[in-house]
Amino acid sequence: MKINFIPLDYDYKTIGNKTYMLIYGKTSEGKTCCVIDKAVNFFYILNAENPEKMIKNIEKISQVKKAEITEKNYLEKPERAIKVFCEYNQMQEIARKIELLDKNTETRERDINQITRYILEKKIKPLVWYEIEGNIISDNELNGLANSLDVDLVIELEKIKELKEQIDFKPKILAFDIEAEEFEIGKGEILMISLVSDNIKKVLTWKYCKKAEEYVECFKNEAEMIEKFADYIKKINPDIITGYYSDGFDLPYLRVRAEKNKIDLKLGKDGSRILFSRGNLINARIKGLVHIDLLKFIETVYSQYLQSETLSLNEVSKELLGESKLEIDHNKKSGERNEEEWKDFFSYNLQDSILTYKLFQKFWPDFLEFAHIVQEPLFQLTRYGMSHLVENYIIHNLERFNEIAEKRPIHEEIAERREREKYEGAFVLQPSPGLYENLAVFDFTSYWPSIIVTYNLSLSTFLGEKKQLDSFEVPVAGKKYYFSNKTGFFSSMLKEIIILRKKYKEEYKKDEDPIKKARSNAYKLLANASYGYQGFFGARYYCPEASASATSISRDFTKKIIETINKKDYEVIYSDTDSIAFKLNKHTKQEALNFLKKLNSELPGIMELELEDFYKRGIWVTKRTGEFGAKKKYALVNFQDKIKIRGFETVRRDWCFLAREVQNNILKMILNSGKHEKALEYIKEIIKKIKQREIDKKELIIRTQLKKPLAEYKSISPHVIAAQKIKERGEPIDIGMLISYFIAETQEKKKLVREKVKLPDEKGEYNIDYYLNNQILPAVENIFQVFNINIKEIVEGKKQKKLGEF
DNA sequence: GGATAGCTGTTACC
DNA sequence: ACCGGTAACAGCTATCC
Repeated sequence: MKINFIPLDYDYKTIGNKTYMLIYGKTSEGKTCCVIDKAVNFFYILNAENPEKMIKNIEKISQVKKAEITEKNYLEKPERAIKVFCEYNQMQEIARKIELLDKNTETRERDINQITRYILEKKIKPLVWYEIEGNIISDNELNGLANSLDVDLVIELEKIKELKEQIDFKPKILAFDIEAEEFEIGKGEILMISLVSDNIKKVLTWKYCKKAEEYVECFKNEAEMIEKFADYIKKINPDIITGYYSDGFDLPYLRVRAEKNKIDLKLGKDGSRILFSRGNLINARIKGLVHIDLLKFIETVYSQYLQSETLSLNEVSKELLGESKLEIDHNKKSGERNEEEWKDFFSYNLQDSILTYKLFQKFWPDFLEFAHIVQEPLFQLTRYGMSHLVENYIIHNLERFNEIAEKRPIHEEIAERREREKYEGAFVLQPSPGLYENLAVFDFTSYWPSIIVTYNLSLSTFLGEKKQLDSFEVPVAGKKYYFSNKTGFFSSMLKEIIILRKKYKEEYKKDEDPIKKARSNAYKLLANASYGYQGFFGARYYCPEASASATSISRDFTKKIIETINKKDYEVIYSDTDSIAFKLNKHTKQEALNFLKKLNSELPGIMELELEDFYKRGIWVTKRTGEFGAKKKYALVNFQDKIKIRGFETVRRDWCFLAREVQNNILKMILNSGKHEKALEYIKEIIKKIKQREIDKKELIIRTQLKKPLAEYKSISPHVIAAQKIKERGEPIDIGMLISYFIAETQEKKKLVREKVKLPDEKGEYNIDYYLNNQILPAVENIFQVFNINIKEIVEGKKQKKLGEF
């Protein structure tokens, strides 16, 4: 039979002694389908002294299916490699035996997992439509496999062809969220579970059942509720199940409670349980049903574009959907809630799933495009960090270069790499503090990728520290690194990525299709991460020499451009890595643009400078100590009156809201008018209010993230004390939490700030001295210093003046 | 016991 | 541990006299 099929999830099983792939997906008629195919697996042997002879010995090893010589490249060099075919589960043992045959040989690609290998070889890529021909598998074939799978159709693959006309695919989504009595995994009962899918909104519960809303379904106990939850999943039969931090909370919690209630929670389409990975970062996999935890993907791919100060469901929803979580009192135990409060609790629980569902829809184009570009299945893809995304992109594109993949570093290598000294990074120009008018900012487009491409910087093109034929040198830290003139695959791929990014960005400009935006964005992220990837200890294509060369070249370029700009009677004020801010002086904007063109005509390769914007005004301040200008701190206003603030306390979440707000207002006043008088009146007013205790405590809460376990802190800072206090109350403390506190007045004179820490709901008055001298004044004094105004003297100084008068 | 250099820790910029 | 280095800054800690 012939069907149109789109793969969603990949699995493999050993039946008899053969490995079979199980590709779960959908047909164009909306049926769930599992395509069965024999798996492919092999690895390579390099450096064999006599490959022909060695093949004979390899073929004697039991379980080796076939060994052949292939002409491949390994790190650009031609190799006569031996390709050894075997079952995936035999591979490590066979590879070890082969290594014993000849100690000079090395194995490669035995660290490519079965799913990736299959996608590479059979080209059945995730989320791409195929026309598939094959036979329906009968119940008595393959150990009754077909019978054990909970899908509409099980087909053994015979022929496959990518559909020329791809069909729009909208997966069926089920979002869910649980509420439990206790925060600690499995400690308390699960009180309710909400589910949201197309036309379905449900809250399942058992603890409180009086007069609930229509969407609430009540059961006699926790066990029945959990069972019904599993039933609903089966009945709704979604393609994807999604939650927010469901890897780390909802599913682990469900597992423990199911075990406690002696329920076998078999949600996998092959009848398997939820599979939890071991290790630090737990993930929860359900075979045949793609589980996506939105939080993980947002962290790696989206957080850099978000303004939100935390990645909580509430803040992310507010920013991306314009909707919030509902509010309830989390401190109450079940028994303490009245009817109204239970109702609120149910709608709170439902709202979480609604938000998760909507966020999923928002991110769907990104999932889809990353899957197409990186060619890895959704489950894996959504959990990858940036390095994995880059690396998998590379692996799935090596074939065009006939390259054998480099191996993943082993434990010792990683340890060694992590100990390497840092290489010198980018150049940052120390600004002269001041208020400047009429500025322009130029920056290099995709600076790191364009340097890597233009100068061919990568592991396979790195030739060492000695001059060689057809090479060029890069000076790094008193040494010279040589790279090949012949373009390597890393640079080639990166160049393609940059070109594709440009293409889809322009297409998106013409037609604002979210898919095009997602595609352009995926390429952009891959390009930007490729520089960091080469310096990352876990990378297959780790090459700190390439990274160090890239930064060395970057410093040269930036400094040279600065020099050229200054020579033309412009005046460079500031520069950080790839951007240069300068005064136009007597030049017009058009002249600056012409100048930009000229600069570009002299740049090599794909390197390019562009106008970031023209600015009406900009302010740079001194460092807190010393009279030098502070780097990475400035504020600009463009000719559309849009303000851009970088580095100032305004944008730092570990300062109290008042300090941030006041500084923000002052920067705005100064940038908009070019004068300080209004700002000075304003700050005097604020200071007066603080002294008269007219400030709401809410404005004075300081929030700092807890980045490691409490016990590991060598230095006990205020937020550690605050966290201890929370712990003493019996409330949960978790790494990554934002700890809120304020600094209070104390009875006795206490020296350390931490001795004055109080939690937001603790009784106590705010410490006037602290908020004045450690929050508000530090946030504004450097700004006034630009106008030669010493704000501290003005605040305290009136007394001094009076003293002086006598 | 106070001053302070240096360290730890967080958060930003690019 | 899960892409890199540069930088500002607070507040603690060790060390000095």
